[in-house]
Amino acid sequence: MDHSLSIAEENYLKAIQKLSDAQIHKISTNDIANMMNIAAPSVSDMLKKLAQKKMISYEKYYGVKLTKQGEQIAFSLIRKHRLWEVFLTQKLNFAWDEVHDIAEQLEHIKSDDLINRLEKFLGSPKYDPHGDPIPDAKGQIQVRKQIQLNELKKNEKAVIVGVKDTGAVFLQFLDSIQLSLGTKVQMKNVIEFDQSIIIKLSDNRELMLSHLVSQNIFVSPA
Amino acid sequence: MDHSLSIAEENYLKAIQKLSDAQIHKISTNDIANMMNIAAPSVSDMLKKLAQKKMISYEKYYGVKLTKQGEQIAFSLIRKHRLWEVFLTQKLNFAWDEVHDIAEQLEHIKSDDLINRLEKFLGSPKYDPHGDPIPDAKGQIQVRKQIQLNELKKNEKAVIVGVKDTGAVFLQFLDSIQLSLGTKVQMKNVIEFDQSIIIKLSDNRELMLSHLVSQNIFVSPA
DNA sequence: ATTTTATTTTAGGCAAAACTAAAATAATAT
DNA sequence: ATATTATTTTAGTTTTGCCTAAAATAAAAT
Repeated sequence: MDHSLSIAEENYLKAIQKLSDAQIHKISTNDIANMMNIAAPSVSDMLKKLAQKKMISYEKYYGVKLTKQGEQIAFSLIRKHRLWEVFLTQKLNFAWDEVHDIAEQLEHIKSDDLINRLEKFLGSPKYDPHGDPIPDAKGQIQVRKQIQLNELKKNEKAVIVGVKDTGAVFLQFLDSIQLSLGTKVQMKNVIEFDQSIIIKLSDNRELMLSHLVSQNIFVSPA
Repeated sequence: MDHSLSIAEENYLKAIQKLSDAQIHKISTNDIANMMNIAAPSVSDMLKKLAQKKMISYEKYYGVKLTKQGEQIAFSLIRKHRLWEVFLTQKLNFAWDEVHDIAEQLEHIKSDDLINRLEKFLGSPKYDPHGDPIPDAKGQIQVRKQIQLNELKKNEKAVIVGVKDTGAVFLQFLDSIQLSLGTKVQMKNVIEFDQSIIIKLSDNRELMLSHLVSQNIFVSPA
């Protein structure tokens, strides 16, 4: 009964999980095809297979949802991905914008023993280099109270704890303006015209950020 | 010109390399099929493909040999495999009989940057947990003067530096009689009847080993 | 309520990497 | 020198995971 999945199958589960996070409703074939950059018929094929393996519940034409089992596997992939990202940054000194592709490969290495030892070796970190929470061995995720930077009230202070967009372009932009996880910020102003914001940093520097940028930064009350 | 090979192709190159190490002559289709536990026609197919990619020189019916390029890739795979084995034992506390299968997966992760950083992180080790030498970034292998344990002359002293058979069964057997890399031994006697040997350890313990066992242990003069 | 548009599925193909059975070639033995 | 045996290759299938084109279904627009 060892439902060992192929790398392709695993990637579908991860994509469906990611979409479930962002949407309340069932996930459509096209959603998955767009996310994975493949053609819709390929997705239809795979959904049939994953339904047979009880990884998803699938009503033809009406979208899919992960089963308990499918969710379990998706979380274990996310766990592996994020732990490897911590390894790459903490131990091998990779920058936070360089780790995604390598972790994408490493997450498919099959060995529970390996990943549990890796976790211990890393000191059981709770968050990855982008501030995303790391599920524990049972798939449980620690949730943290966090809001988007643009949601701060005037003069409210907070700490940057995560980013929504984890693409290299956005991360390198944050590097260039010296914002990183742990940076303390204070909301100074929301520009009425286009919702740009002005924040103040601990070195008294003031910074103007577009609405889009501010939406992609997560903060926790300081 | 990025000749990125599939995992299957990489495994063929590794198998051919391993066979080249053990044989002087060209490698036959059957040799490869036996080593990889697959049918001969599958090998024939793949050899055609690898020849097209200039990874091997291949004369139909007369066996194969790695090209410079193919050898380069084979060595880089061996380098990755052995560095990951060091990581697993040194950092994650795996035993030397537990690392092979996981390293077999890790060796196919594609990133030169990753493996070079890993090497640095591990302190540029020269040997893996079984005493096999680790090729450097250019594919150069450090050769060490070593002989089989059974070749020691009477009363000669030496240190165990490697094993030929790296299977879990043999390694666990060595564990059970408390022989490991670094153990100092002295040859006491070669039994005429069946070439069994008697060695003396630093704690004065005397141990009798079969010819086959002694052939699978590499030593260097102390 | 029916037509138009968009989405999803089915049908049919392709490439990779394995397989078995049969044919071709080489090696060996008479 | 020819026949037998062993090895290797070719031919034809299978499975996985993708594709395009066409058909089926659902959603929307009139």
